[in-house]
Amino acid sequence: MAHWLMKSEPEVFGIDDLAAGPTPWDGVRNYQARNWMRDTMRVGDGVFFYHSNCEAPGIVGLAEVASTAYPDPTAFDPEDPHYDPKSDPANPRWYLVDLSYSRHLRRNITLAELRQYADGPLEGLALLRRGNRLSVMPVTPQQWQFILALE
DNA sequence: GCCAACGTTGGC
DNA sequence: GCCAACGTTGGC
Repeated sequence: MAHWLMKSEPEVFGIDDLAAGPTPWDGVRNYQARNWMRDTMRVGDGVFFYHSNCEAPGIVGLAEVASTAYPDPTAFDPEDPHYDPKSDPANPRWYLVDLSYSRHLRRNITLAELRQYADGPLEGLALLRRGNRLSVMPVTPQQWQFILALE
């Protein structure tokens, strides 16, 4: 079972929105993020749900991968802000998985706090790399356990 | 709101 | 295939 961290802007789609029901994680337009969703994610994988671009960025909840990958329908919809005319339904460029809510963390484990361990237990965590912009990234089992224990 | 870092695009 | 220009991300 693999583990992941996925970012979302709380003003667009936050943990409370996720709690309302399983959600197609559409709109990802980054190849590396896509590859992980399409090629590596499996149903039941654990996900840290991270709030970005907000007052206190950090991990606020847990989610689960709820489907294998399938083509992102928003790429085919000219009315959608994530429309990509280069994604051909016969050969889709963008994929997504469904995410389901597991629970809120009892507190926000902030980016600032995680950074304290950047040279220790969380060394190599993509989130902590300078200039990181990935919205979907892997978390090792050791990192997963360590972060959960901070709660 | 600022701006550094990054990925993508497109001219050549 | 290079690389400058551009748009986006996301912390602060």
